[in-house]
Amino acid sequence: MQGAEYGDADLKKAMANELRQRLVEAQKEGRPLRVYCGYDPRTSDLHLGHTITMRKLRQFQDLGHAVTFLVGTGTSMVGDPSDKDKLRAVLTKEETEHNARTYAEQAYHILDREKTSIRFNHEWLLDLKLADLIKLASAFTIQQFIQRENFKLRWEKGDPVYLHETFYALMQGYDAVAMNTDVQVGGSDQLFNIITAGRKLQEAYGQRPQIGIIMGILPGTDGVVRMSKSLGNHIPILAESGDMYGKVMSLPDSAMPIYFKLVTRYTPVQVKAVEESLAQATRHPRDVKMELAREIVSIFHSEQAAVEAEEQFKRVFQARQAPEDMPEYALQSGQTLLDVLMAAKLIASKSEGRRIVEQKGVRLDGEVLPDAQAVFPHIGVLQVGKRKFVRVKIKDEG
RNA sequence: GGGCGGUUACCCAAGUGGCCAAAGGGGACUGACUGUAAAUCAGUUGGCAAAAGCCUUCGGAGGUUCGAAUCCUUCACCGCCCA
Repeated sequence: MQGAEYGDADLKKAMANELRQRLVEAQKEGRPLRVYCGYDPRTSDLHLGHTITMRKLRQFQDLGHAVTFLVGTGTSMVGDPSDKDKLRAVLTKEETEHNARTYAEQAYHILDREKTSIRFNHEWLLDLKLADLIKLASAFTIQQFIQRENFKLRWEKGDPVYLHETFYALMQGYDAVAMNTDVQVGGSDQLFNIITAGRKLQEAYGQRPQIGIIMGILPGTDGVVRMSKSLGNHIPILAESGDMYGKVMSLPDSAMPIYFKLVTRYTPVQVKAVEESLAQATRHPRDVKMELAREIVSIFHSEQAAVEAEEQFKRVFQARQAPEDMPEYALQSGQTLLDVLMAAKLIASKSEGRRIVEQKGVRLDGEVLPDAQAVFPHIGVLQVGKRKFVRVKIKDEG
């Protein structure tokens, strides 16, 4: 179970045992295991952090089990109230279904399209009656919830803990009941929802409790805090190849091992080899990171795209040359440098433009341009900072 | 229902009449350096302006004052505690 992370050796052992047993049973019954993982449809795009559980699902698929990609259309109504600045996005059915399709498309970079069934948990959650809810709730004590670390911390800090946040676990637990699942995969933040809520409710409904497979959490591009779109440290699955490559390269060295472990297709043996080469400094960390970036781009784009992204990266950041493709801007006569920067959308305001020019951040064909106010000198490649390039041309040309 | 507190720039957060376009941190941006868009170091971080300066911003509206993020009135939203 590469990448599994229970934070508790006993639990890990228990889960491994149960999984083994369940596999034997299922084989006797001649059925595949029912495996699922849920995804919140409120954010529009998935990122590398989501792919960890998908990769695990994929392994089950490859072994012939029945995998469900569950879209949390019902649970998303509760959501995580820690995003207070966001409006309660009440998504229409059309919007959620649209998101779900987009999701699935993104997920198929990892999952096998033919073998994945997509379900929406509003199908069963929104039909629950009050009496059902009471039954669900009666399987738990307030104490169990107060014990949870994230509630506990907030409680102690005097921060609010909303009643409906407790529903989230119940709803997620009921998913397992509704689908009568054998295995649920999730991140370690889902430990309670999977192990406590899911298993308890299944027992309450006379089902065999599911086995939880708890995966490690991927840190974001800062290398420390978990990857999340709202923290802005994410690498979207849909990022274009050059951007994806660059984002991986911007990871701190310390994050490389966990990325190899959780995101790549490498086997445990290969991961170990990489870790050792880093620990013993037998390979240059930059080369290792480039290998990582290449692998990740290959997963979501292609080998070809990865090679191209790497060439581009070398060219722009190592050799400090202009990229081959860049946007173009048609120069109009009499425009100052500031006008051009503004019109080509390289800066957000003129003040910002002045500042950057003062800081020697603007170059034309490699020469620093010192005066924001001067008339634009000649056509060529205009560069702002290290990453922004525009080819400035005469108006009618091309 | 009662008591108390809060709403400040991209985010967190200080500021309780003038020295406030507003401390500090994070993030972001620029430069130097290099192994890279990492790390480190330096700088920048509301808008307009060449500049002096002007304008907009401290939840909304109104008021007091020569002068308000700071005081008053009112509205909205949020939170904690007690019941």
